[in-house]
Amino acid sequence: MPRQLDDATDTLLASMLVADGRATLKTLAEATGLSVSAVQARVRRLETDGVIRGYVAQIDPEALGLPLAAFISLTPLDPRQDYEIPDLLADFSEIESCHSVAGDASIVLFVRVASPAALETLIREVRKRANVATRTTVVLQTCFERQARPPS
Amino acid sequence: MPRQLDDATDTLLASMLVADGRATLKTLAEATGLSVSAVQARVRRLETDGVIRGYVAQIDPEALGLPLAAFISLTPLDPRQDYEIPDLLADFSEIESCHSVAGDASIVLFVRVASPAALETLIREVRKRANVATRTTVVLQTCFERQARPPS
DNA sequence: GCTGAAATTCCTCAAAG
DNA sequence: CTTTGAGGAATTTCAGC
Repeated sequence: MPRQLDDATDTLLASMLVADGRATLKTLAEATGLSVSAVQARVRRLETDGVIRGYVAQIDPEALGLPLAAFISLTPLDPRQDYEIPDLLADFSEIESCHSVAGDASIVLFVRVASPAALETLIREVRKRANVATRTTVVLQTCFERQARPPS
Repeated sequence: MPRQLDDATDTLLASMLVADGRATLKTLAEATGLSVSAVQARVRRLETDGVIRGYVAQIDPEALGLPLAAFISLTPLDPRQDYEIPDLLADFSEIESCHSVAGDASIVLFVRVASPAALETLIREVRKRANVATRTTVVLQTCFERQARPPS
């Protein structure tokens, strides 16, 4: 159960680290008006409390050879196994996110693949593995994509 | 036009930086068997070539006060302005991603908000701003969510 | 909680092979 | 690409408030 952000200082730290995950303690200290040590202690606490889950490099999907993205909606053929589906899909590296949803489908996946052929292969394997019907929406263009930011 | 990843070493570097965006050059050097200087040059090249777009901290959305996520599908009421829609939506900080898609809708958004009431407000504003009909799918649970990784 | 300072590690750049 | 070295910068740790 993750905490809320305590105060304005933590919120500022989180904002800055979302904008630049490699911001130095010195930079953060200057922005907050605290000492480097104090900032370090706060950031450490945000990390151990799970507010900051980690730091990642954002890689261009095309450079990875994954230029094609798609949403795949899943409808279980056997509703009894509904809750097991995410576990069955965790191995597929092509799946970037897996959301259980309220709506026509039970689950919505966001996937990245190398080609239309790879998408077809993935869809078939997901159907078989999870025993689901699928409905796929191909992404034509990603207009923008960004990290959730603290609401000012 | 972003380059492909050149070789196995660049792929390994990218993988490691996706797993830990704060990995030190020394760590990367040990994993690749290269010198720190060589790794530094490679990472720099990946950055300037746009393969590495940046580094970000991943923040727990709940800690930010944004526990509710949803997909919103947009259908333009006036198809002539189709291509302008993403620009009109860029200011909404609640919108995490905006994809143009092939399917029933023209555009699919992924959004994070504080509450059902905030979701309703957002939907109304999106409709008005972009002159679209909307179809919203509420996320009940995010089973997993991860960065695209280089396919082994 | 915070500060400040010392000790350590890391980054950056250059030179030379 | 490698190694080396030097200078600066960042991180860590710890004493003290």
